[in-house]
Amino acid sequence: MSPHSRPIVIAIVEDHPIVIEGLRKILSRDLPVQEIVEHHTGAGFLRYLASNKQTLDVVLLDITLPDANGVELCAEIKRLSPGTVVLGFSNHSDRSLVLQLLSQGASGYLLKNATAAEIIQCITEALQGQISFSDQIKQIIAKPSANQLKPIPPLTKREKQVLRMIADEKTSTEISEELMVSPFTIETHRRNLMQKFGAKNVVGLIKIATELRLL
Amino acid sequence: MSPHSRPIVIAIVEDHPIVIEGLRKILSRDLPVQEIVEHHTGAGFLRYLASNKQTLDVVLLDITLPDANGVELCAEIKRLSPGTVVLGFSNHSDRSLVLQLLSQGASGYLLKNATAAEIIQCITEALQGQISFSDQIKQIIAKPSANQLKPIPPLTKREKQVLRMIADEKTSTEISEELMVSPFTIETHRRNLMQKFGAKNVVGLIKIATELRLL
DNA sequence: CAGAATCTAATGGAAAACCAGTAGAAAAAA
DNA sequence: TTTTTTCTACTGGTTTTCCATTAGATTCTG
Repeated sequence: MSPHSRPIVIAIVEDHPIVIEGLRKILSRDLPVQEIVEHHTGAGFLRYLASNKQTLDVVLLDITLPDANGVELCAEIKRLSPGTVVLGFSNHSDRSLVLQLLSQGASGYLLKNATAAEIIQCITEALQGQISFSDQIKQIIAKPSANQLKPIPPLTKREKQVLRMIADEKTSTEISEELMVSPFTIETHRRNLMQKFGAKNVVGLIKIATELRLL
Repeated sequence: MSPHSRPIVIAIVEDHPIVIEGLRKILSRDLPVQEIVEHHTGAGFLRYLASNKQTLDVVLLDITLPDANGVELCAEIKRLSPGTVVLGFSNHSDRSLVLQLLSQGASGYLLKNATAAEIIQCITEALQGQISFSDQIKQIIAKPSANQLKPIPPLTKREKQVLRMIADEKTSTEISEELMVSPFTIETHRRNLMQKFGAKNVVGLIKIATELRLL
């Protein structure tokens, strides 16, 4: 498993041609690579992986592919080929996303703005069995800054429904009529929502819900 | 001005090392380049431009730099060096953003997922004096989907300031105290803002402002 | 089935937002 | 220097949101 024991095989799963070119250059220059495989879709890569489990050492996995969810794809890769090292690779510096990916068996995470040195180091460390991150990600993991620490509060079905209607600029009365319940009920939902989100008023509610992509 | 009259000088203003590597490779392979300059910050590039207006043919400008607003940077570039062709280059496929950039003198716009061929074609066409886009952007420009058509209402300085404070969950009274004016004044600003945005209440205000990236 | 979670509803009151209009002072643009 | 825009401020409202708390009914789950 040592990175110098034999030339390594790397897969790039990524749909940005420029990024692929850049990675190819850096990897072939600074690592003892035997082969660099590239795939532009999750589905295509999984097909490839099925018949190449034995030989593939590392995957650089863009977690925002057009055809697949990165986290699920990672899980699938590790299920098919537990020996392959998966490194997340994306623009999103989302703490929870990184942790989700790790929980699915990834060995690390690189931001796309990482330097060549960071990428090489990350791959090398991951091949040695370590968990490894690019510098910015290290900071985000270590020091969870305010806006990244907030866990997604668990909302009930009704609350999600009401939240969406609030976001549609409806008043509590309008919502209550549409849902055929008392306006008091909606007021209660509204307050519970704000409490769960830690918002001071609707403005905070909408902002946070937007951030968490709940709308 | 013909692209084949002489080797061209290209600047890449971009902070992702991998993307820079990829671009360098593609550009030097497929275009008659004399020189590829790279800058990682808007400020640094402007300093370079000041003493190299004459020679610089094209700028590939990442509009999401850490230190600068892409649209304003574009305007500044065209002011300093009207002869330099500016091409926007980013992940954002925002119709209004593209149009804003064009209105500031840009000659085109490329998405980062563009192929090598698209990039080369775009640069070539732009050098010939045309406006040019990568394929996905062409579609977005041509077929403005509902949510991308709304024009940015012109806000006054004070209105922007108040809008930001509303988005910070502050009440009119709090804002009025902070700005040392009457709460009535803030109420008026608030109403004018909603009117300009065509919003029914603050919720709409915040949603639209978020969409338009005014926060 | 029993306990937990969710949805429902209410009281009663305070604060904030929203509405329509008016209008003077200050600053910016023509 | 006019003209226009922006910022300011007010009257006198109505509507809506926000707060604290309680509690029955229903639905889900161990």
